[in-house]
Amino acid sequence: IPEGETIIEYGQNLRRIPLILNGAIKILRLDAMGDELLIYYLEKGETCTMTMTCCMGQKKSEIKAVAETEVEFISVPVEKMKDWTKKYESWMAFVFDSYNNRFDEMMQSIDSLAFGNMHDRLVKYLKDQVMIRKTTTLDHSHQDIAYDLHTSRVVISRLLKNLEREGIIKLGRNKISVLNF
Amino acid sequence: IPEGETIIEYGQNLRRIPLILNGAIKILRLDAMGDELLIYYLEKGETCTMTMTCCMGQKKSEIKAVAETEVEFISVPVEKMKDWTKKYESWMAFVFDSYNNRFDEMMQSIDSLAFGNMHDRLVKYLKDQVMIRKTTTLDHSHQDIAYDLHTSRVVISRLLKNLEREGIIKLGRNKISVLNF
DNA sequence: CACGCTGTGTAACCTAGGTCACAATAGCAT
DNA sequence: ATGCTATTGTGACCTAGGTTACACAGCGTG
Repeated sequence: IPEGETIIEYGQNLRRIPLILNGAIKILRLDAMGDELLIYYLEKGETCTMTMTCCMGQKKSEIKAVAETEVEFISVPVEKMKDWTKKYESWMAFVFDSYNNRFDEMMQSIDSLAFGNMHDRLVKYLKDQVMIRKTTTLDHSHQDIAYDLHTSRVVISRLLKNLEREGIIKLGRNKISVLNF
Repeated sequence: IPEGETIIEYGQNLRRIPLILNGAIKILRLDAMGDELLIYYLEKGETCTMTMTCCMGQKKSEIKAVAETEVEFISVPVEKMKDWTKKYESWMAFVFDSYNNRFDEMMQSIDSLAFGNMHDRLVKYLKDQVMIRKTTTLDHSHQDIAYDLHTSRVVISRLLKNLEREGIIKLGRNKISVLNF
């Protein structure tokens, strides 16, 4: 799947679980007033527990999944998954481990929302991006970032400018070079 | 377990999963600076997926569990749980369903933190308390609430006063009567 | 009753972050 | 080069919520 493509839409019926081989997927959530919030990223070796949860519960998707980079994955039918859980202890361990990781990520989201300020969230966001894209030169506009962090462009511009003054990043048009953390 | 007693401490090793028969348990999370945040409540018929996750992953507890009301539960050894997951499809469904509910709760936490203001969070908190305690007369001090919502007493007093002026609640010393929502 | 403790009400103030407005700039297409 | 559009920088301003400080009201206890 090429970068930017939507993999799962809100309300979609799901019968298959994705296993990511490489690249990254971004998981978004819609709120009551139609705004989106970035929940977490999925990377190589990971699976989407939200999707498992939906499949097992026969519910429609409450999340949207978008290819953050070009991404390759295999998708396992939910019946197979149930089957494997019964048969293979190693698969069961993998499933619970995935839930483990997802809970951790969500805890971190809650942490940063409850305790963190925008500055810290922005720094974490940049770190995550560098990790996922494996490059220190990001091609995001300020508006893109504002959208992901659910704030306004002006605020991001302000904070990015501060980071530049501190010598942590270098700004360009549609370009942010991360110098050192 | 009587009201107010701590059931699980941070860092504790867990080998048993609780199944709540009646009452309610409150699940808290510690952040980097030692502040606590209320994550969700567990009620009758529910189980703590955080504990499952810890057990399966052989990790120490990252949460604290406190009896919000007097609570009765049975605790299942983790080996039994693995066993049942393999043997009984209905148990596996219950486990996944629990994860389902927990994810929903956490999503709601994230929602209210990301999008909600303090006023809405307070109203939700009062609603939850009325539901869990099955009474419309709550015996919380403002400080108690401030602690749970991770804000200051002054802010809670301010907002409660507003709610009283709107005729939604009636305030007394160590007492909040919920009139109508 | 006087004392002290715990809650509560409120005023005054501060800061982060959201909003509006507008200028400046860069890159693209003609 | 001449526009046209998307992006960025900044000043001015507003609001929610956090902080400090202090008065005062219940209520239990010696």
